[in-house]
Amino acid sequence: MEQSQALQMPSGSNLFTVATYNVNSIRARMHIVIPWLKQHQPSVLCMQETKVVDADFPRAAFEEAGYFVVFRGQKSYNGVAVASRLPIQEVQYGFQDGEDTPEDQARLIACVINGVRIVNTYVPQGREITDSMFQYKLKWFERLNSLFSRWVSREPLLWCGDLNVAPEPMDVYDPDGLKNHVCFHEDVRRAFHAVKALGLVDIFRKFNQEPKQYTFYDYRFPKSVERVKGWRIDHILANESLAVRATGCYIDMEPRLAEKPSDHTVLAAVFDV
DNA sequence: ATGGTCGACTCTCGA
Repeated sequence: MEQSQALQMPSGSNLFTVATYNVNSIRARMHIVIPWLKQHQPSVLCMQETKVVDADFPRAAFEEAGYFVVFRGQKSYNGVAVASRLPIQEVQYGFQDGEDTPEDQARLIACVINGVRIVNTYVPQGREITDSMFQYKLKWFERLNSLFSRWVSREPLLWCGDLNVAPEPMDVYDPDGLKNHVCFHEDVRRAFHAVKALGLVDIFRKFNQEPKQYTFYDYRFPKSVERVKGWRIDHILANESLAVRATGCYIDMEPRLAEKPSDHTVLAAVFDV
C-alpha cells in the first residue's frame, strides 16, 4: 500500500531514500548487500557491525555498484559504513568530543549527503544491566544528546542505525519477560527517549502502528522469525523539518530469505526533498 | 528448555 503511494508521487518530486542494515560482518554479507543495492538503488545505505578493519573493507564492490562509501571498523568487532549514490561530505568519525576511543569511532559515522546530516550509529549493546558496558551504553546516549542538540534545529537531520533499544512495549515480543534486558530496561528506554525529545521523529512508527513489526531476530532463539519473536531495535529518526517530508517507511524482510542471512534485516524510509 | 546460532578468530568472545 505504502509502496504504491511512493510510486504515485507527483512527477518532478525528488525522492531521497535511506536504508539501515546491521550486516553482522560485511564480508559475510556481500552476497546480500550488493544485489539489494542494485535492485533497490537507495540514495543511502547505512551499515553496522561491518567487523572489518579499513584496509580490508570491500570498497571496490560498492563503487562498481555505483556508490561512494565511507567506513571505519575494528578487527572482529563493531564497524560502521555509509554507501551513497551522491557525494559524501563533512565525514566525522565518533563524537569528536575529546572522549573518543577507537571503539567510539568504529560505532559512529556522521556525514552530509544531499544537504541532509546523517548520523549512522551502532550503539553499544550493553551485555548485562550489571555490566560496566551498560553504563558505557547509557553514557553513549548522553553523548548523542549533546551531538544532536547542536544539529537538530539547524538543518535536515537523520539518525539511523542499530540503536540497540526497543522504545516501547510493542517493540519487543515479551515486554514483561524482557524488562531487565539491556535493550529494553527502563534506564535505556529513558535515555533513548531523552534524545528523541530533542525533536526527533521515529519515522517507522509515524507510518506503522501495528504490533509485531520487528527488525531483529536472535539467531539463538529457535524459529524466532516463524514464531515472530523479534525486536524493533533498528531505527530511522528525523528532525521535524525532515520528518514532514517522509512519505513511507518499510521493514524489508526479503534479505532474511537469502542464504546465510544477518540476524537483522533492512529498514528503509522515503523522503520527498 | 536458564537453552539456542552465528562470525571472526584462537579457541573464546560478543551479540
